[in-house]
Amino acid sequence: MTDTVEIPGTRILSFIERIEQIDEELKALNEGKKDIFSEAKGEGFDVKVLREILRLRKQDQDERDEQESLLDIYLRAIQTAETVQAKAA
Amino acid sequence: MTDTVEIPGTRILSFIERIEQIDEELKALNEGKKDIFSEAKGEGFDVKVLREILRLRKQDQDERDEQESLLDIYLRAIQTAETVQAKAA
Amino acid sequence: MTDTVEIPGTRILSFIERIEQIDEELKALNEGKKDIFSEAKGEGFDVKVLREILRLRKQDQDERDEQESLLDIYLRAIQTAETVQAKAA
Amino acid sequence: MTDTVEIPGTRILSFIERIEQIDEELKALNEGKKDIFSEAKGEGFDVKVLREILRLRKQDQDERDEQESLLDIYLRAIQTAETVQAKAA
DNA sequence: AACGTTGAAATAGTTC
DNA sequence: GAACTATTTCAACGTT
Repeated sequence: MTDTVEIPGTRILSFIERIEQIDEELKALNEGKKDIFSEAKGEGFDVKVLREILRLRKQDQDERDEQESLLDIYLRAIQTAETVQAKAA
Repeated sequence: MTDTVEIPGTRILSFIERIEQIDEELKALNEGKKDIFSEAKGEGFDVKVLREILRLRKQDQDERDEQESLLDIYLRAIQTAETVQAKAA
Repeated sequence: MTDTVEIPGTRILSFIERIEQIDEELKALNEGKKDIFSEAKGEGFDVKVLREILRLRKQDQDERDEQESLLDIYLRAIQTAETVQAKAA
Repeated sequence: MTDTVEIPGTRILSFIERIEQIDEELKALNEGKKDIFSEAKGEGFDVKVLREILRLRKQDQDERDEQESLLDIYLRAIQTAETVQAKAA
């Protein structure tokens, strides 16, 4: 009789706990990242530069999907604009 | 071939240069701040204490602003109430 | 000419790749979360409410952690007091 | 008599107010920046990409001073490492 | 699907 | 040069 009330509760709890499980794993991974950066820093590497490299490589990756990034388009556009300005000067 | 040639480079460049202009002014102002602190330090004042004073005065100001926004909320609430009453009448 | 050739590229690359590996796992987990929410939604549950529950449980957990750290502080304080007493004796 | 007490107070206040004046100008400039980004966004430009361009141009500027950035050095190092790995494969 | 809002991550600046 | 603070940036979320 009361199944229609009870069961959803366990179902909800199941979703909640699955999410919480994932959140814990996310947290652990993020701490792992921190540790790696700390380790690199401890060996004298510049963490900010490492982050920059990661960003660049990620961009390259994204571009392979989209053929051409917005950044490229914008850069080419202002390149053209600057050239025009230079000639006019 | 592509639409990308349509991107108005001069417009982008204009935004970029306006921001860079502001950034330079920000930089100049921040150097001005440093100079003032140096000057104060040179006259024997404790820079850390000066910063604390600034922080406190800023807090006071923020609280005053906060109060005002609360006031706004109340005033608006009254305004709404009056409008409702007017319609009901 | 420059010292730059000395930079251990393989070491840098190792750090970079370890981070990228973690980033991929993070991405996968986040997609997993989305899937779970979608699944819940598909069964008629209100995702917004689920998020709220997660938020509340996280708050409770944080408060419990907070309490524990307070406990740590007290315990350490007692520890210190005992050490001082021991030396005085 | 009390000059040695009084005068520093006005002197301190002078420093405080000069700083606060600058802080206001900083705030105004920062709001100006926000407005420009909003304006650009309103015209359909991607603010994040604009930020990226600003970052790149700033980097270029910095590099002109330092001849070669750490980023370049690291990139060359991992380039070498990757080449070695590729050959070994 | 654009918008502002929020909360977390990163950066810069300051202090010790 | 390491930790802490404050500001800035970024991504996710809900809203319209």
